[in-house]
Amino acid sequence: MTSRRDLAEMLYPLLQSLIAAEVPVLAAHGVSMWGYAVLGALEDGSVRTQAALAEAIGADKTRIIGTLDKLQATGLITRTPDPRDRRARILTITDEGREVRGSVRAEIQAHEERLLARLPEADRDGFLRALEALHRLPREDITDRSSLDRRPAHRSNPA
Amino acid sequence: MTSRRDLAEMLYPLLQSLIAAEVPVLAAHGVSMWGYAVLGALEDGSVRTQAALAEAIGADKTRIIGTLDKLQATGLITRTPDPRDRRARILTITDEGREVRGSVRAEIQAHEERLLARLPEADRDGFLRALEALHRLPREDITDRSSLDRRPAHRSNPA
DNA sequence: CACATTAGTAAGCATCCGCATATCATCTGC
DNA sequence: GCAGATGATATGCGGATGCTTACTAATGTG
Repeated sequence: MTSRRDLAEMLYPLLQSLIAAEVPVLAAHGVSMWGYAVLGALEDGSVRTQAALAEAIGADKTRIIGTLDKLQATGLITRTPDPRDRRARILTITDEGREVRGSVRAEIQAHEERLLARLPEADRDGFLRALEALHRLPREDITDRSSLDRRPAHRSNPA
Repeated sequence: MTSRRDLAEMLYPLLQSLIAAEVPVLAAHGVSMWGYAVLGALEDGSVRTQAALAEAIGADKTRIIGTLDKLQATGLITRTPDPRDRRARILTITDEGREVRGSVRAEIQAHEERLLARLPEADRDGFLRALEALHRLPREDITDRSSLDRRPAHRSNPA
């Protein structure tokens, strides 16, 4: 058994192709890939500071500054000093930012839906559920070779 | 509907984590990521020349040369001029190459199995089937926005 | 035989990435 | 109030990537 291909071997070209499809959409709306990721992280409000943002989107905190500068200059986000800790900058997505994010997202997901429509429904549903479950896993759970903990990736049992 | 995340948003960190898990294994066996991909492409014998190889693994043909040099120097592949077209080099994986490829692959897939074991079986099966189907699609089918053709990704109906 | 084409190779360039370092302002603990 | 830690920022290094150009050897075409 296990005569299948490695996951990365299949995921890599898939991701490449998806990104290639996204790039023109992003360019048409004047945002970069990182910019789009930033808007996404800010949209749900779970991220406030830049350090938290970098952590959330898996980017280097020194590398997102230019992205934030541009987003701010375009009026898609605001960066205001935290009155409680004036070292930190509170990041907020503006209405225009939400609008851009929504437009890009709609186009990207419409494209993805057309792609997913080519899969059998059962596989498609399983694919999305599995992907979401894997996405929720902390990075170390995937990276570490000592997967001694066999907690299911779905329905995590807290505590 | 479609309140889900973008595919790339979920695939990107997943791939990053998988690669991070693979790197130590590859290093332990003295092959690079591209080297491993080359061995994989050569293993099934569908690729003979360097140009075909570059095409197969989605790499630049000028960039794989160093990889091939190293694989050849390590004795994992052979590069012999094609007697019928002495411009071309016939690539062959050696027994030792097969062995290294097999070892690395076993380790990587064992790790992947442990990861996939955390998913519900139905989702896992659908995930793998969908991934394989998407992997079989030609790149343009994913990239192009004009997905006028709605052929299912599974059971392709040839002509 | 002259010409265009192709496979492999080498080299250069612009970009991006992760990582490390340094600076400055600010906060926190003692 | 001072020392140490922290957030944001700027900068530079090394590595990898995609893209382009150029050169060679060999093939094929007229």
